[in-house]
Amino acid sequence: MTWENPQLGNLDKMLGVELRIAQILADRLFTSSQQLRMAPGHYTVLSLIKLNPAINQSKLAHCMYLDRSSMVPILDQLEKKGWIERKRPPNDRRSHALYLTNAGRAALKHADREVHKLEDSIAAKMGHDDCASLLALIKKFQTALLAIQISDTNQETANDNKH
Amino acid sequence: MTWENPQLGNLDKMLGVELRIAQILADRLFTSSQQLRMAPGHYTVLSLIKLNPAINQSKLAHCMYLDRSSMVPILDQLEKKGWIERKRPPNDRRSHALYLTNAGRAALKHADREVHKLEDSIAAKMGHDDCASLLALIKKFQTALLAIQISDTNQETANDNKH
DNA sequence: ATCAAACTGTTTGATATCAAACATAAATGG
DNA sequence: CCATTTATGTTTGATATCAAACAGTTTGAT
Repeated sequence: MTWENPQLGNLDKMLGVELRIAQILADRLFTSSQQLRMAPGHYTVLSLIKLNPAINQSKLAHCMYLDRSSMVPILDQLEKKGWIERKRPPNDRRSHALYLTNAGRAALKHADREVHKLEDSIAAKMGHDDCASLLALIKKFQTALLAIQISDTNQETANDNKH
Repeated sequence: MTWENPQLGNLDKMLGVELRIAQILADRLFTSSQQLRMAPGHYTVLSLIKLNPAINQSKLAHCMYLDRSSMVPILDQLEKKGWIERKRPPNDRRSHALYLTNAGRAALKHADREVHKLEDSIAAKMGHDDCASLLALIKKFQTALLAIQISDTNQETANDNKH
């Protein structure tokens, strides 16, 4: 008895499960683009540095909901590609102030065009209204998750609810 | 000049970016639950084996949009915990037919209760209608992504667009 | 002014995932 | 029947991420 299509039960009615699949597919589309020769996370990092020149690594990690230690290898790669620079500000010699190089600005500009093309493709398939609704609902979902996490005091000793 | 809140530009209007954040938060909430002493992916695997007894590893991976090699360590862990069994079916000695043990069924039942609690919390914060809309839109988004991937023939030699 | 606490980047060790290579087993075509 | 192809699970090597520990720096309290 070999079923063609596995049974999914309630799994495909669960937000967490479907969200994860959507993210896998989105990452796959981004990564498989021949133009976008960078990872989705790298695009976000370059954008954030452009928008916030001299931002440091911890703040960058915080923006992206990553651990600051996860930022290190990402920035190593971008630095090796010659797209960013780490500079030691004289007023705080602990931190690294991050800047785009000219090459980094060019790479980001090129990626921006491709990202907009992908977004247009998606909007064309889904419709602009549904895109906008989806975005608003994802944000509402994020807010709900954060609220639950914060109000989750039924666990021992008030865990640190950062962010 | 130290800004309090970094500029985000268009990033927080991009589905890919916001989707990723939502998934990080959802995983974090799941993982931080004291009751759910298993990873989100482990819950999905156990559910799928329960729904499809004797399913093999490749089909399981395919259901979850994972590579079949990624399934190996997951099942190793679940087997070590005594929650699943790999059996060699006599008719195909390549594959492993997967089954829940009694302990696995018990663990899944317990996790199911906790997952429903989490879902109820989310629905309480968002409202049932918005939850349903979000789910429907995520699926529409998945469909759009798959369609773009398939129609993405502007790349060389018709790459394999499986799934 | 000094000492403790907090912050910043990094390193290390763990887990998750992919892709490619591999071994065994099954299916298929001649 | 045999040879080639396909399917299945695993291993290996790479990248991504986290969490904890660490070192240097800054801040703050007294």
